[in-house]
Amino acid sequence: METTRKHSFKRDEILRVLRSTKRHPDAAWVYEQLRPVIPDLSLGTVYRNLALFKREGEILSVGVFDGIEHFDADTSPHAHFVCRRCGAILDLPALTDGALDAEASRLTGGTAQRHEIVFYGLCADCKDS
Amino acid sequence: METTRKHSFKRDEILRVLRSTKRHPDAAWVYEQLRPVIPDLSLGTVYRNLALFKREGEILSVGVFDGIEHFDADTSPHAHFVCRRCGAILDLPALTDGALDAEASRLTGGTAQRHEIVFYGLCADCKDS
DNA sequence: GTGTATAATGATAATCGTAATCATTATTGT
DNA sequence: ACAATAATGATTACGATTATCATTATACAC
Repeated sequence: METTRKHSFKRDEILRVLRSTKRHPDAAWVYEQLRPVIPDLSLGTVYRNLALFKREGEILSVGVFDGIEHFDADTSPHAHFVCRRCGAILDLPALTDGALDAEASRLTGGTAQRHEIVFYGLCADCKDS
Repeated sequence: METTRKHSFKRDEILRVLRSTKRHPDAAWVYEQLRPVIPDLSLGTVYRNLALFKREGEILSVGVFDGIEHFDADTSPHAHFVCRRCGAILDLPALTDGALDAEASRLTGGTAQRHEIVFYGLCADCKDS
């Protein structure tokens, strides 16, 4: 039996922080943002709610870079660019048509629910240094 | 000063195993494959050489799924499909034209060196069960 | 072949992001 | 208020990966 979700102010705040940034936060960053405002926040709660949001589709995982998972509250279709030098994660437009998941489903015989496109390289700031 | 690489039979074997499979191995799998043949192989050596191959571009990282990094010795452009249920990683054709990195470079002002496209869903075996 | 320099390895311990545990607190509905 | 239980804080546990270091293997000069 699935459990009923109760309201939680801390959870609301975590989601609000996730939605308030153009960055692609990890657990520690979310925690640092909220600690001044919510002194009795636990890092475990951040991890718990990130896992919940991800499971429920309220946020997406961009991927694990250098051992750290990064999230994105913008679930609309778009691609990402990861700088190998400074680690910045930038947004890109979708770049591909919406039929790509259907194409992948047809090719594999399975069901593709979504896809993630990640470019690796040097960002504008890092490419000449 | 960059160091000169010396020949190593164990390194050769690790690369041979990586190239011999259609799977997308992680460190533990490579280790298990070679242990019967090379009893005195260390898991640390596998990790060391995977990192070396990746750094030198001889293999690619497909990504970290469920906390485990998976590699691919096939460096030609193609996409991947990851089954959420059984964890299988399947190959797909390129699906996009080769101009995508140039496009990402132009949009960001940086230099995109490569990209990775990963579909998430249920594979043919898992989708009805 | 012997010797020297040093890259590569095995064994082990350390790291560190994340998940599990459990007693306590907060929320919901009566 | 009260009972039921979801959510949290504090802490510990976990597990993949990386670092350490003494030992071994490779390359190369002589």
